[in-house]
Amino acid sequence: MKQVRGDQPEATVGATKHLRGGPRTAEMIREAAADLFYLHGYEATSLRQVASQVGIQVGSLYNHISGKDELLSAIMIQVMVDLQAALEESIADVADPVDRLVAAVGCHIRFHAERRRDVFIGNSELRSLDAEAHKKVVSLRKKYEETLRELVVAAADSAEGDVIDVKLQVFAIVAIGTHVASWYKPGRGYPLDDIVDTYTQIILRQLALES
Amino acid sequence: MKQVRGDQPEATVGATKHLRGGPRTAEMIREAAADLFYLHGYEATSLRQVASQVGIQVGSLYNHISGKDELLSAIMIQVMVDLQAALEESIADVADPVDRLVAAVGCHIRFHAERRRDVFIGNSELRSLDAEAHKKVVSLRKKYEETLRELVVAAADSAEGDVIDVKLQVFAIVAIGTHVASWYKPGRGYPLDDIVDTYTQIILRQLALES
Amino acid sequence: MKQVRGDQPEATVGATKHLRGGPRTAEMIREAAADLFYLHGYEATSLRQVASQVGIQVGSLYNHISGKDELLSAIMIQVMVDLQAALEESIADVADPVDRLVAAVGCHIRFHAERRRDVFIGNSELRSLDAEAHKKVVSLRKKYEETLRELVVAAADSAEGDVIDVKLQVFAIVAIGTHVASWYKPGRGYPLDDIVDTYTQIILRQLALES
Amino acid sequence: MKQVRGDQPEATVGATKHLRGGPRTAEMIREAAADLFYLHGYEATSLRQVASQVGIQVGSLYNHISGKDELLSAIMIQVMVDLQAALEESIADVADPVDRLVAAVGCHIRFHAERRRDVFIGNSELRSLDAEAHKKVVSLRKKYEETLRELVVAAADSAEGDVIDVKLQVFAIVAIGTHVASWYKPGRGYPLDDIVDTYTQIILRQLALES
DNA sequence: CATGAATGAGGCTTCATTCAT
DNA sequence: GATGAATGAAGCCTCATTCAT
Repeated sequence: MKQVRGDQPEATVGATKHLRGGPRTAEMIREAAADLFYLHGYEATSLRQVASQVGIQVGSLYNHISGKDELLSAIMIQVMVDLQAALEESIADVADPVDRLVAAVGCHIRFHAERRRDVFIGNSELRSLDAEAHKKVVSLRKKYEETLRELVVAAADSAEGDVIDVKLQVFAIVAIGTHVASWYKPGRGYPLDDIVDTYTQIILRQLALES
Repeated sequence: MKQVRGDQPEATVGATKHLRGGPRTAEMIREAAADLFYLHGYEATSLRQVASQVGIQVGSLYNHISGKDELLSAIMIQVMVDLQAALEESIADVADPVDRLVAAVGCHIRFHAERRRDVFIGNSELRSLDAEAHKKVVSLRKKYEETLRELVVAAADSAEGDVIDVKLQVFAIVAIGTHVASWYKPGRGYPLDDIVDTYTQIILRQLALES
Repeated sequence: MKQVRGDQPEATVGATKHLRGGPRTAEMIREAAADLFYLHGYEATSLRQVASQVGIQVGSLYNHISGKDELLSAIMIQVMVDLQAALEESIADVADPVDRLVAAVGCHIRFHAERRRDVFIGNSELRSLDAEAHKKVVSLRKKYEETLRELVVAAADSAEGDVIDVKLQVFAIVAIGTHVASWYKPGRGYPLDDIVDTYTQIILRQLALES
Repeated sequence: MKQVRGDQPEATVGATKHLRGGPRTAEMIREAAADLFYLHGYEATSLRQVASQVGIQVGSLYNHISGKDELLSAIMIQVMVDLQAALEESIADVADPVDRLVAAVGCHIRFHAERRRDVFIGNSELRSLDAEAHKKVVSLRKKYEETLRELVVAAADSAEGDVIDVKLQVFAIVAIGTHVASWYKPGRGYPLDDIVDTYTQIILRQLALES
């Protein structure tokens, strides 16, 4: 099983020296914002905190971003785009429907564990999005669920599984991902591979697909 | 299966005339706060909004509450106390371990659907709690999960089920409840009984307990 | 030398049981207010604190007083009236001009020590008085200083003392009283009689009246 | 006798146009605050008043100060530091013990007259200080009194004066300064030099040091 | 690009006071 | 007389945002 992407360092907060950030300042701002949104929530995070984390003054932020809400929508859209891409990549070279589902579930769990910061923000801050970004994110989530639905149906069809209710069962998969994102800490508790294995097995059982 | 409790009306916001509130004002405040926390989040909700919903002035709130945080912790502690009580009541008169699990899961899903507002707040606003309430809520959640763990193990033991990993499987049950609370709307989509039935079946399958 | 008046208990704050205060409630309120004004100042004292000290609710205060400012002006006027009365009584039966001054100074110091709470309020809160009470208090203070001036002049005249400047020398006497009120604590440090003796001697020296 | 420092203009209140405050805004805020604390007291002064006096919005204050209490403690600590420095400078080049005391008393009175605003605040608002600043100010006052004590004792020793009680006599000197600060108005009543001369003479008499 | 300062809106909370019960 | 609840003004402070330098 391959890595979804290099694991994120845990969000750590503390002022940072600013050394002529150059063109990477925008990226640093986005990272700092994500760390803080993860720790305290969007509403409870002030741009002062973001700026201080990056090592610049509040006013300077506006040389790189258009406003606080842009920071949030960028994070939330990006994580959904990445999630969809990871899902598609994970099944790209797999032919057997059950194997495709297994690959997809593995990717799903793994992504939620490794990108827990962004995924957590994505699941917590929908309310804080402006109308346009909200629409975009909701449509990306629908698309993701639709992809999962197709994989579930195909796997069940091909291997005499039994789908009780596709939508609710896909919801269960989604829910498990979200939940993992809320408690997984690398290096503490279960190794990620074990989590993936266990949940894959459980999800197959939900579809009566395991021996 | 009996009702967990009378279903909540959907949160609706709009000013209300206040006529000699009498001793029920405190309750109205708590309800208004819960509605608003549910809709916009704790941090994004102002006491102005709460007061206006109740039909009083902001300052008057302080005749009934000690501060904004008290509103949140009251809701979050109460919902966990109620959830634990509902769980225990649901299994009180059931003897067979599998039946007990079925009863518990039914109660779990039903509670999360019917009390979705408070449950949703309880799952979203942990970060906003003051230290003391945070500790209390976390301990109540641990206790709830522990109860579920015992039910899962007992059911599997008694009926030749197969527990892959208790903790992760209880997490899956918890996750499903949380997720239901985030999308269920009474009268729209699935009837609650169907949701309960489907998820009960799925959860039994996770334990290899269904034929 | 006789006592100016029974010594006040130190201001102590802490809720008190309210037992049908009867007609003495008004007095309790005034005492509580004086204690609190002394400890925290007029502006920093809330009527809630006063009420709680008395053991009643804020609203109930208004059955006994007309408002917060009345509490202050009552204290400030009363203390000046009492001070003037004490001064006059102290010299009533004394004939020799120097003895009269000695009696007056003794009374002055003693009063400022024993009534330090009210005297301190009187010296700190002039600014907080409403116009009418302010005028009244200022006129009482002028009268008191005028009385002292007469005593000083008479003493110096009768005993070949030397007044450098009546007004400034009376100011010095007043200043010493005020200062004593700010630090004297009964039972700690100097016995009051010693303080009185020392300052009497000093004040006589200021007038070149001591051998 | 040299001037302690250029005399302060009387506190005058009235809105001022604010044009590109530049780096002097912080200083203007401190001045405005001192003027208002002097006139109405710390508790009775609102930051609205301070801001309006400076000609900026309330929120803008926080670009220059950390909070209301900082304004007070800055004033109160500064005045004690300046007072101690003035005292030490006044005696730096004087050898004879009696001359040293005369210089010190002159400086003491003069400082209290010229810096009456800050000195008055320093004597009225001890209660309003936060714990840390309170400790600092109290220790500075102790040090000042200790310096005076040494000067008094040395003068009496060197010239056959008679100290009745050092502590109480130093208190009398302090009290006179405080009192002067409460009534002196430049240009009205006594010229400052006369006040200084009279009180110097009086204080020497207290120590039996004058012919 | 970064900065420091200004803004104006809004946040939570406390207060003195009123008044029906 | 006492009470509890309501009021409206005001308090301190924080925030996102703007903009001249």
